[in-house]
Amino acid sequence: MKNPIADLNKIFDSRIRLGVMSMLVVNNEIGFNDLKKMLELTDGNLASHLNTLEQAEFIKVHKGFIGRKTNTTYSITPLGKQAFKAHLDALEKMIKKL
Amino acid sequence: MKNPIADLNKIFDSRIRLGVMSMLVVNNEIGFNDLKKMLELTDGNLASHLNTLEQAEFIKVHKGFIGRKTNTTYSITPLGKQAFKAHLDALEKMIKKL
DNA sequence: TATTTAACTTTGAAAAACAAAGCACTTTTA
DNA sequence: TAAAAGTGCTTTGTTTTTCAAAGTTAAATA
Repeated sequence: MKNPIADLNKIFDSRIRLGVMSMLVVNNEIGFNDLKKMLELTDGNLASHLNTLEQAEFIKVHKGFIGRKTNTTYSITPLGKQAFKAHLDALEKMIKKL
Repeated sequence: MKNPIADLNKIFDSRIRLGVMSMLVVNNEIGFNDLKKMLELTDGNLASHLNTLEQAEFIKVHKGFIGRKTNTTYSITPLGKQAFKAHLDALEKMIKKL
């Protein structure tokens, strides 16, 4: 038998980052405010988790405008998609014995 | 849409506690040392996570002997089984849209 | 002009994770 | 028989992570 948790990605230990990724897998672009409302977070908290995901190059930011008002949206990268899938596979393998 | 992470159990945010539970779901009794080796943890770290799970009444301790040598094992409780299952269901629901 | 909204950054506090050491006891080994 | 090693912790202290709150810049709205 081998260590069942070794293949889990540390970045996805956080429920919030997990939530962000799960939303971005199905919506190819989501705004900062939508994420904030959906996950019920403060600005700072969300921003810092998004930053962690961005550092890992799992998500990408798009700074745009609606009229002349700033509008920031996020999308998942190919690397992010792959890492998230690998994490889910590891999770599944861990519990499939059930 | 509703908050996708609201139904995740905070206790299972930890990869280690997740690993312990996943092992206890399939083996109805596991020793301290087996858990330690399998999850590659220090004594103190494992003991404290086991303590968290015990406080939540998700696992139960059995202090016994092998011959006259102490032997401590752990097993999952019905409550633990239920909570773990609920967590997995929440996880699945979160990512099933995929 | 004053307030509000967007999307942060910074600050600081609280919580969690973790390794290392200590401990009481027993068994094994030299 | 003395020393070493194993079991299963607890304690201590450090590092890491998480978060909320406040501050910020710029634009929109009342």
